[in-house]
This record gives sequence, C-alpha cells and structure tokens, in this order.
Amino acid sequence: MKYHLDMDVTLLDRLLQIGELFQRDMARAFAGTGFTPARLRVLWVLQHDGSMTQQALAAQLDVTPRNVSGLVDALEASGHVRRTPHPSDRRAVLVELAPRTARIMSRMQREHEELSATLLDAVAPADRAAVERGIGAIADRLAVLVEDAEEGAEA
Amino acid sequence: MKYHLDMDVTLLDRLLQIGELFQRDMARAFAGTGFTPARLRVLWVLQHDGSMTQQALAAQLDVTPRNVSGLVDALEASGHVRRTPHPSDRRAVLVELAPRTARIMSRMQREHEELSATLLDAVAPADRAAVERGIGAIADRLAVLVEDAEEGAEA
DNA sequence: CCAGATAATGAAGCAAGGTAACTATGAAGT
DNA sequence: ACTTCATAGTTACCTTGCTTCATTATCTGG
Repeated sequence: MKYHLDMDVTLLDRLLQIGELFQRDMARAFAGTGFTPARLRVLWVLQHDGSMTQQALAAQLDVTPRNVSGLVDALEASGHVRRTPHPSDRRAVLVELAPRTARIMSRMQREHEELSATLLDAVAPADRAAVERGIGAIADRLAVLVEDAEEGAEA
Repeated sequence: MKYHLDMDVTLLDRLLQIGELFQRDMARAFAGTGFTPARLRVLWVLQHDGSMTQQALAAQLDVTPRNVSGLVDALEASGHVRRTPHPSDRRAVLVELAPRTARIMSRMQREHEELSATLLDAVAPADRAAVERGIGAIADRLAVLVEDAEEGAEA
C-alpha cells in the first residue's frame, strides 16, 4: 500500500525500495530494545574493530567526539558497553563491548549472512553471477558519483 | 574511509552500501534547501497523486496526521505548498503543490531517471537483463519477508 | 618545565519526527 | 431535533541525533 508499482519502475526505484524496506525492518526489529541506529553503528564498529577510544570511534563514525560521549553514555547505562581506563593515556578511555552484547552482535552478523543468502536465493540461478557482478558495479559507480558530488560541493 | 570492503562482502553488504550512499547523496543535495526526507516524501506524493487532505497524506505516508501538520506547516512557510479549504468539508484542508515546486519535482523526476540509466550503464551489457530481473526479484522477496516480520510482530 | 595540543565531558540548543490529549466539525440513529 | 460517535487538525510535549562553546585533565615537545 505504499509502493506505486504501476508504471515505469526504474532500476533506481527498485534499489530505493530495497533501501526503504531495510530501514523499516531495522526499525521494527529494534523497536523497544533501546538500540537506535546511531548506537547500533557504535556497537557495530566495536564488534568489527575491537575496543578503541572515543576519539577513534568518532573518526570511524564520522561524528563529533562530543556525540560519541552521549552515545557511549546511553550504551553504558544499558550495559552494552564498558568504559575502561586507557593503559597508557590517562586522559582517554577505552570503550569495549560487553561479552553479552558481543554475542548479540555475532548473532546479528549471522542473521545478516542468512538474509543475504535468502535474497540471493530469490534470484533465478542462471542470473545469480550476473546479479552479484552487476550490484557490485552499481555500488562502485554510485560511490564514485557520490564522492565526486561531495568534492564538487566543497568547492 | 567508511566502508570496510576487506573480506567477505555479501550481496546484502553491497545493497546496504547502496542505500547508505543514496542517503548521503540526498542529504548533501538538499542540505540548506530546507528539503528534508519527510518533506520530500510529502511533495512526492502530492506530485504523484495531486492535491489531497492531510488525512489522506498521512495514510499515504504512513505517519500520524499530527506529523503531516508539521510537515505541511514547514512546506507552506517556504511556499512549496498551499492549504486551501476543502470544498465540502469545513474541517478539512486540501494541500496542493505550488506550481514552481511542481516544476522542481518534475526536474527531480528527470534526474532520477537519468541516474537510473547511469547506474545501469555501469553494468556489463551482457548482465543488464539479469540484473534488472534479479533486483526485482530481490525487492519482491524482501518485501514479503518484511511484511511477514511485521505481521509476526503484531501477534 | 611550561606552552600548546589532545581526550573527554558539562551546558545549552536546534531540527526532525513522534505520541497523546484537545477542539471543531460532520454524519448517523433514534 | 438531538445525542452519539467518528473524523480533521492542531496545541503541548518528548526523544533522538547532532552541533557549538567552554572546562578539566592529561600528554608532549621545545
């Protein structure tokens, strides 16, 4: 009841639809858990790259350090993350995932891979290789276009 | 500097990357114009389906009527939209696109189609048909999965 | 050893988007 | 006619994510 698939559906329409569906599903899956998108990104980076200082987190997430403070505050209050003193720099803290949360993230990673397989399974076998190549090519092309646009906007 | 494309990049990773790139580009393109995603969706629906009441807009956009009020407030203040009295219901107002904004939306539609063509152009010619079929199949499968999940969550 | 950079936080604020409770109007049944 | 109920919008308030500016504590290089 939300997609007007009547006429002229472009490739881009479909890709946007996919993006929107992902967002909707994320929002539903984490509703009421206290996991917001920004907080999930923090957890994701910690899972992927291990403990790090808030400065490093800010750089990875491309947000201000002040912001990371707030996000880590929330995650620490809910027990998903711990602040431990940095071994060699008493100004800094190391943010690390709580073991329980690390397990949650691993499970999410697994579900992520399963979903990927399920989606590929929806594609006709003869088309799969082409789809994987094609989506990669589209992502790369789009990355270049967006980067160029951003550089142009700075000037 | 934000995508870790090192190992094990799944199809889903690529699709998520594409979604994120779109969002980034949208955010950049409309920064400073007062067009936010929610407001753009309002304009899009008005362009596509013509003038309607705020209730109808709320239903189309799947947001609360209150929210539509705020969005229309902002769009009216910037002159992109007009509120006119409903001819037969004095409670309701009809929201209509300003002509100038309708032209802007048409231009966006054209750019949208151009971008779609550009992205398809990045795909090897021999893969194009398969990619179009495949992305359609993925979008459909994902739509079913998300809807099922939402129904399951209600129960 | 001190001048300046750096890590984190406190205080305040902004824009976007959301819900809940309220007012005004319409519609339907007796 | 009039009571009841549904509907259209809006006023008030909350949360999230993010920002800037100022402050404290610590590190580092001349």
